[in-house]
Amino acid sequence: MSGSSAPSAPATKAARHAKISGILGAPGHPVHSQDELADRLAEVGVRVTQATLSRDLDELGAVRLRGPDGALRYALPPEHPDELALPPVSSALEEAVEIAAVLSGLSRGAVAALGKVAGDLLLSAEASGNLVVLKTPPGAAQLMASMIDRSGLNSVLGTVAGDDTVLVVARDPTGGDELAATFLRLAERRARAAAGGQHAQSDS
Amino acid sequence: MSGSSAPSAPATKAARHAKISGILGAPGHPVHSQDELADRLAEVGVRVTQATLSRDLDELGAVRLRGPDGALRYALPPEHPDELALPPVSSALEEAVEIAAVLSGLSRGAVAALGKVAGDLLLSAEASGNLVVLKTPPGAAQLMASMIDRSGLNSVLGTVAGDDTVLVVARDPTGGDELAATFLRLAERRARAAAGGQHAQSDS
DNA sequence: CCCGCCCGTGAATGATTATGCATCATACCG
DNA sequence: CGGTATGATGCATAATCATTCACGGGCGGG
Repeated sequence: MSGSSAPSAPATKAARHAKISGILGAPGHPVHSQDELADRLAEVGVRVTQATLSRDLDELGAVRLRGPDGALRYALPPEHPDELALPPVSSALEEAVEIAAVLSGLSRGAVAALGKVAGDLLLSAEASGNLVVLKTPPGAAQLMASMIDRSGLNSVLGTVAGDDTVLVVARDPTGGDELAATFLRLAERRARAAAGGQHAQSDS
Repeated sequence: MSGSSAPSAPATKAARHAKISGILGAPGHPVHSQDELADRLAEVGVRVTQATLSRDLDELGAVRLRGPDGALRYALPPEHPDELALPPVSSALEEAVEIAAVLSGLSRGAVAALGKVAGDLLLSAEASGNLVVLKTPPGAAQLMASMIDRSGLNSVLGTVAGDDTVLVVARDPTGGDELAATFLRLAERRARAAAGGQHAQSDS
């Protein structure tokens, strides 16, 4: 309680920083805001305001990120192997792959499936002449090309995929633009659909 | 030109995330606030509000920290290519991003780097229509393609690389020859920033 | 063909953080 | 020893962000 516990540490900035590091590094009791941190420090005899903590956290290089519990919290940079794991994002890609796998044999819903994966994987689509260049996240080009092939779009002559780029050859010598537009439309329309109907909880 | 060129990327969350990753990953243009990011995205045709960006940055795991310039900025955590396959740094959006970057004259370094690499890796460059086929030593095609992507040459629509061959698609349906010549020039005169000889309109 | 569910988004707003300014303590110097 | 420079801090407030609310659109089921 209040009373008089002799301070075990000097009321210096350095000492406070050390305590902050300790608190942030200690698992099981995440700090969600600077005010909360102020309270915690008060418990160990250090009384400062939020403004000071804002500066302290700045100087310590602390960052605010979303923890596993879904709440925001403060964490220190990779000097404390404790926490600070980055909640990567999403399995959106994985899910897309999953969908692709499931539908790999189909031919009828192939276009629909293409739309679904496109929603997650298609980053851009541009044309030149009879060619369309599609950009995807790294590593997803092969999948994308595969999906296009299976879709059986007869306006597509064929595809070639690298790591993050798919080259689509249109049948019509001047059909590049139109085909590119088709892909974009497909991606946008299906994007919401994929999120809407499918197993929810894609990203985050 | 300009006016209202058709969007090259779908208006999907995935595509937007990719662009954001590219913007945050691009050096020289630190993003200091979500509003600023909104402006930046608007420049490449994506218009969303701060609220949406708050959610996006959350989902991307971006953090706000103080940069070398002393100002706060957003940054993406180093992705672990291990189990994560997402849009960390896709050269895809580099395209769009570069457009904005070029407006401030930034990608010169990348072009110069391309020239340097080309000097060692480019064995031949031939064109046909809007295509350019580049030959490299075995295994170097991916690197070469990557460098081209990063160079931000806006006369390049995209690249697809195999093991020792890179297929480059020119934006101009008849620009293959010119583009091939550009690559050859770059390879021969590495030092020279033969940045494709294009100066973007510097107004914004 | 209609209905309800769900996602993505914008607008508005509450929550949280960053910072200008003034104060106070301490170190420094002549 | 008085004066001044430097750093730290609180206070108040602007700046910025996260979240709630409501809506529109698309899909799957009946």
